[in-house]
Amino acid sequence: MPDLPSALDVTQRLGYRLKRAAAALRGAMDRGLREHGLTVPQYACLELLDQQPGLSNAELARGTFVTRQSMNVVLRGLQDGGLITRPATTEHGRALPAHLTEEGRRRLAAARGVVYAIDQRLADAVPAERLPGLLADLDRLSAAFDE
Amino acid sequence: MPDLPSALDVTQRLGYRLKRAAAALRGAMDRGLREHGLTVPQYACLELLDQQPGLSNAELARGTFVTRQSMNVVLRGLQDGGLITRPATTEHGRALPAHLTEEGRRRLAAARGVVYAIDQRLADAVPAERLPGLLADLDRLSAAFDE
DNA sequence: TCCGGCATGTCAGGAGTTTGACATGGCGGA
DNA sequence: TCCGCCATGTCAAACTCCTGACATGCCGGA
Repeated sequence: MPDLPSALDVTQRLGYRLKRAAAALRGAMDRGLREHGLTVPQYACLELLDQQPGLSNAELARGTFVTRQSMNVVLRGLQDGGLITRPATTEHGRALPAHLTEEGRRRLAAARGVVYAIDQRLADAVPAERLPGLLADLDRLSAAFDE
Repeated sequence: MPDLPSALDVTQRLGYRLKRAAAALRGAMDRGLREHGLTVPQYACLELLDQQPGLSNAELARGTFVTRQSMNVVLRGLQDGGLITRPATTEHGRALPAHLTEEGRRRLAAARGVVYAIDQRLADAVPAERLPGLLADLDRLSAAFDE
């Protein structure tokens, strides 16, 4: 594919660069987690539940940037696999708090290695002194569409 | 969802920030392009073909970060919609060069407005003097997994 | 010359995700 | 109190995308 050094080149736009970086990350995550029998949303779900036990389906969905419906499927899969538990009913409200099982904690611990390595590889790719600024800029991009 | 100011907080990791920013962008693109009856891959495909007419299926797939198979579906849709043309056969090799039709150029021109606005909104979200550095850092992240 | 490797386009199957819709359960103002 | 509003969990259907696989067509070294 020939280079096209135009001022209007799509590849010069911020959105394109962001998408490309995210695609690279997603690919690395998919490959790394497959060895542990987990998908990216499943891992994200486990990680969130480890840090904040008792999160509901909707809260997990927001935390992993998918819809409630998608997270529902993910939770069902994790539940069938015995990685999490969720009460069938609740006394107050409708939100069902999810918790990791012992097996869930084990699987999460096993998968963390590859994910941490990927994150470290990302961090190592940018000059150390630029990292805090990069994190702040990414936050600004995330908030750009919050109204 | 309560805050958790831990050093190991998932939300502090580079990968999480990147994913969140990309999710925000993807959502804005989806919403904006839906008004024009286009999906994100479809738009990306049209934009690439406008700048580099004659790209093949595989080249377009690499340029938009999807598989050849997915791009094949996208191209078929665009072809059925009369936005692009592709020869049924070729004299040399197997790659089939795709080109925009007049209608394709019109639809692309119409959709560009919202996409450019989104990109501008992104660019406006970061301090102007930081933008070049941010673009460079995103490139470094993309290249982090190229080996 | 020939053959192995490589890239391309395509088909089939399945997994994941989304949109749309509905019923249930708090919450707060009228 | 009551009723509208919002959030939640869930179902159904459609769509998108991926993995796996196969056949075709160049290109290189043996």
